[in-house]
Amino acid sequence: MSEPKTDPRILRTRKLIMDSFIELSEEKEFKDITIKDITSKAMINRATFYYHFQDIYDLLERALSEVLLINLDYSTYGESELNNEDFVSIFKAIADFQQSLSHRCHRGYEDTIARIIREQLYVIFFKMLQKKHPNEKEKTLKLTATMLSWGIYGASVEWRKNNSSMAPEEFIESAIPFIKQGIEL
Amino acid sequence: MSEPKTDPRILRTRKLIMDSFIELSEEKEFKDITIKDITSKAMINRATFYYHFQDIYDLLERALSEVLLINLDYSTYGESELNNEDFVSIFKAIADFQQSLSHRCHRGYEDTIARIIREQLYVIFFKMLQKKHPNEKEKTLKLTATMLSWGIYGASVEWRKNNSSMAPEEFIESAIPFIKQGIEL
DNA sequence: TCAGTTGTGTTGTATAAACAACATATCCAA
DNA sequence: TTGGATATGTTGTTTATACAACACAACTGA
Repeated sequence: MSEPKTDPRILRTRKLIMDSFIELSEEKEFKDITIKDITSKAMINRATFYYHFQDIYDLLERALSEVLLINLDYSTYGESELNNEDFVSIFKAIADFQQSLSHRCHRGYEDTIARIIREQLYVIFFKMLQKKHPNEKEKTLKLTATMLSWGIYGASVEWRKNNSSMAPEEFIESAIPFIKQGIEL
Repeated sequence: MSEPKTDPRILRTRKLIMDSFIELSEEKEFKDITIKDITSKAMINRATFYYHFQDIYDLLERALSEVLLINLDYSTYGESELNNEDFVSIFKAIADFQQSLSHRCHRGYEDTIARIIREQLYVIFFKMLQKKHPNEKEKTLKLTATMLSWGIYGASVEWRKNNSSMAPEEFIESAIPFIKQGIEL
């Protein structure tokens, strides 16, 4: 028990920053977004940004994990089903997020963003696998999570290449049987 | 010169409060809105509300004047035209505001709200009249502003009685010639 | 009628956020 | 190449906000 209870000001400020960042991402591409842009929109001081985030990549990372968690059904996440709906919603979240991040090509940042996305996916998959297969060796679960994170990310790259001629849900649907085969271990 | 520059936190907090109040007004009627409702939605402490506003009526008052000023074309307001468009936009703002405030009848608060609305209208009309007729006696301008505020408010009551079967713009249009005759002094 | 609940308004103290000033890095055009 | 402009981080001090606790008013239903 005994949660420390975070100060509401902290929650509010982080929310303001994240929301502003998401909105800005829909307006222009990642590399053109400055800290000042974000803090102006959020109506907070630039120095306060650094009180909460190390840099803009830290923000990206946390915004992404936020988006992923929100899109996942919390109860399902807790219950560790890792079923079809989970894959679809994770993929959809990633696809949407990338869509909003990159309105145009942006060389030189893709790698960083890609890494961050994969890391977040990895964390989520690993947790879910741990609950689904509690007796499996950690090494195996980690490897599976790694492969899943790369696989899902790759699928989103592929989807983006076809320029969303298909809904993300529809796109990933066909791949799910193969994924599920893989994770039965 | 020399503006004191208000602390951004103050501006931000007031905005959060006002926005939350406006949103809540669209969900339920005025008498059912508590300070806690507002501050929860705004993610601020209840005590902070009292740092900025005396009570909920003070908030109502300032939210209203905010709404009115935003709906008025700033440049026009500065230039003191007091023309047809001004009347239409003021009436529309009042009508919309009342619409959002009172989703159902709420006895016992109507008088207070009505008074607040008229007071705000009075202030705006008086300022505009002063600029349009700088040489006129103050007493005359005040009386005119009073009559205009009551008149416009009365029109909004009448409009609401017909339950918005007509757009506010259309409704007030027909009355404008008579109003304008009155203010030529 | 009265007790329980809910809302209002206030106060002293702890803390997050604003600010200004600074150093450093990056970029770009002259 | 240089210098001006713009962006990133950092720090010490001031100030707005959170919090907890309180008194009190208004309502409710038993």
